[in-house]
Amino acid sequence: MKSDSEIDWRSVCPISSALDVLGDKWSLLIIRDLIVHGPRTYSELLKSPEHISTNILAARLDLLVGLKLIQRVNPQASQRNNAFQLTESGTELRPILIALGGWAQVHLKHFHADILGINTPNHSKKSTQ
Amino acid sequence: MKSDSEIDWRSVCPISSALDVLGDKWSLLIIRDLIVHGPRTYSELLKSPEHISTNILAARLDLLVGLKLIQRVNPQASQRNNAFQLTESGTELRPILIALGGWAQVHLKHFHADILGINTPNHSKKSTQ
DNA sequence: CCGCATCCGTTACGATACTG
DNA sequence: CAGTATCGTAACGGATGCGG
Repeated sequence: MKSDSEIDWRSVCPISSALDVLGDKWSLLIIRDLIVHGPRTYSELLKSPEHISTNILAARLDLLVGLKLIQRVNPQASQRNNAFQLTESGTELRPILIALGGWAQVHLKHFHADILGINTPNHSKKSTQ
Repeated sequence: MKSDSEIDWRSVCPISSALDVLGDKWSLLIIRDLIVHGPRTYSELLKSPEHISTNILAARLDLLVGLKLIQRVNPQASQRNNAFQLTESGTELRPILIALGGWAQVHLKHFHADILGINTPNHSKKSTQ
């Protein structure tokens, strides 16, 4: 019932507009999962260590689909086991997320001792999300 | 009374950690203003076209100061007319914000017709925030 | 005036239970 | 498995007040 992509754009500034879409606690994390793992189902996304709740995940997926940052792997098929993947728009956020992660490793480690460091091993598998 | 930088880190992932700090509607917008204009006072920040409210601005400034992304220009002086500026940590978000703006210009223009385009003039002054 | 703090209504989020 | 319904909590947003 909520397949609307109604965003209220706060201004014409591109940075502000990007944040109107992505400036919340979850959207970029979903995109991160799709960047790291490739296509992922609803239940796989739920298993990420940050523990998004089911209603929020469903709402964000709707929004990101509406904005064409992600899409179903098989648009015609049933929703069951039908993973989500990045569109080209979504994929192009990859360098930005990488940069954001690099920034955090350098500038947040003093406030978050356990943050994964630059040379922490196993950086692209399940245990290091 | 709220000078606490208590963040609850959702995971050890650097990207997630960056979003624990910056993943809200306002923090990166404040940082954008300081990148674009240089040092800015509380009331100048209030005048940005996205219209943050006073209590939210005060809370976010506290948080960003606590995380050392911004600081007062003159730490000893009174708060009156004492602008905020970026620290080095904050300044290093600049390329990320630029990239985010570039991404938005390309990938959101279909959803937000009025978004400032790449060759929109007057891109660094007051009227184009 | 400027830099907030407080109050309070509204909206977003979050956990859990439940349904097709 | 992929969500929706419900309901409590936290964040936001506007108005206003108050000290310096």
